Amino acid sequence: MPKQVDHEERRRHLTEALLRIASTRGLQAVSMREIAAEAGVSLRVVQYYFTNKQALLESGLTELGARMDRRVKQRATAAAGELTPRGAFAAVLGTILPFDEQSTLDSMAWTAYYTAALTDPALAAVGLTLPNALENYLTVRLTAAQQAGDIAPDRDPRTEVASLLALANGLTSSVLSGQRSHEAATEIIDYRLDRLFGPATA
Amino acid sequence: MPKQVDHEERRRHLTEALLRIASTRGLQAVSMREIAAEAGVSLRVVQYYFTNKQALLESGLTELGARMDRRVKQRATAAAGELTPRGAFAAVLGTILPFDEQSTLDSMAWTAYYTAALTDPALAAVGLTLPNALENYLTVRLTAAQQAGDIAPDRDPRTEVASLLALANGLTSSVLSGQRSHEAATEIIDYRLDRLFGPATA
DNA sequence: CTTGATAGGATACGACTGTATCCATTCAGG
DNA sequence: CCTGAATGGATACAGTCGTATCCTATCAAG
Repeated sequence: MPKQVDHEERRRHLTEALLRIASTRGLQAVSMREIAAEAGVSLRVVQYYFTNKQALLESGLTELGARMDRRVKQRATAAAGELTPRGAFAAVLGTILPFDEQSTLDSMAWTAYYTAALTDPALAAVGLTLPNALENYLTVRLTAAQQAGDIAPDRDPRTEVASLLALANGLTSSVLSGQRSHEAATEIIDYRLDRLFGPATA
Repeated sequence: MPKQVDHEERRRHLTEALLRIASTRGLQAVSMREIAAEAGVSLRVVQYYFTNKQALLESGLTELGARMDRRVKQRATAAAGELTPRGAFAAVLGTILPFDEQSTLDSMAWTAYYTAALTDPALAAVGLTLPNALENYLTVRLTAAQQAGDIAPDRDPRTEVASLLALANGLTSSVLSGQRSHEAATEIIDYRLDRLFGPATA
């Protein structure tokens, strides 16, 4: 056999090129040829490693989800040792918001995919996995916190979580469109968490 | 002069066809020829009444904003006579959520436009007018309510409004993607309004 | 009745799309 | 050394895109 190339690594390289285009120029600017140019390879190579444009697009969405997942875990463990319930929420919600250049780009791409998924069932299936997983995780977490007495007993954990996640998504949109700064969005999240858990503990 | 046609009415007809396509098949499915087919006219007619595809797209966004505006005012006056501050918020936020077939379609189109605006400054300029107007209106309203003693003095009106609007947007996304029902979203809004204004008055 | 602006059908243009094919190069296994 | 699978460059194909052009009706004004 010839050259022997790492297919996995090749595909990741192309997927990253795809996401770079999607996040800066939108998903409608993504074409096979554009990806090839962005990745510095020929059109044939893109075709060689992905059977379809559809496969390429799904790979992009999967990668985006993986990045988000990685970031959440990184933030969670960076807050060394055991987290307070509030700390866990601040970490997860803070990770959803665009907080640096890379996460801003990823959020843009995520938004593009989200919109595309509304009229493309194949993408919807891939794209809803992560949001649902997050909602479930946080609900379990908040229910436990309530039993431990960290939040008032009259709160409904599932509703609170749904509310906080929807808020984070809405804030992300407004940050991306320049309506609000990252700091302003973070303050709003903190403000909400204060009213759920009580003021942050030192 | 010949046939003498109502240009305004012609343009609205085409704009509505555009929005029908955008809301069911996405903005990327919108082409001059598709609009012509949807409106039941020839390609030439579409070109005749709009100089550009860009002009057509901007017209669609403007129409979408006008519809939303109409709906808010309709809801507000439907709640006959003077509204309680909470009633005004419930009306505006309830109008943002997709609550019937038409508003669901419009929300889909709105989402598509929002995403497109992230990589198209011309659309961004048109698209941010309404959200900003809403935020300002509600902030004025809530500040007055606070001075009247309707909400606790330690609340920050601007933050509360931003928070509620972001929440409504986030909930809209989750309703459109089928993660949540309209009823569930409405409950979440009510839940938040309860915690801001106190339980709904009979 | 003639004229000329208004309105629109038909068609063409060049650019770009995803996909397919043809062909050359590379190099591990026999 | 040689053979054949792995890799990828070059090019072609049939569509679709936005836009432009050509040409023909229509009908109010003179």
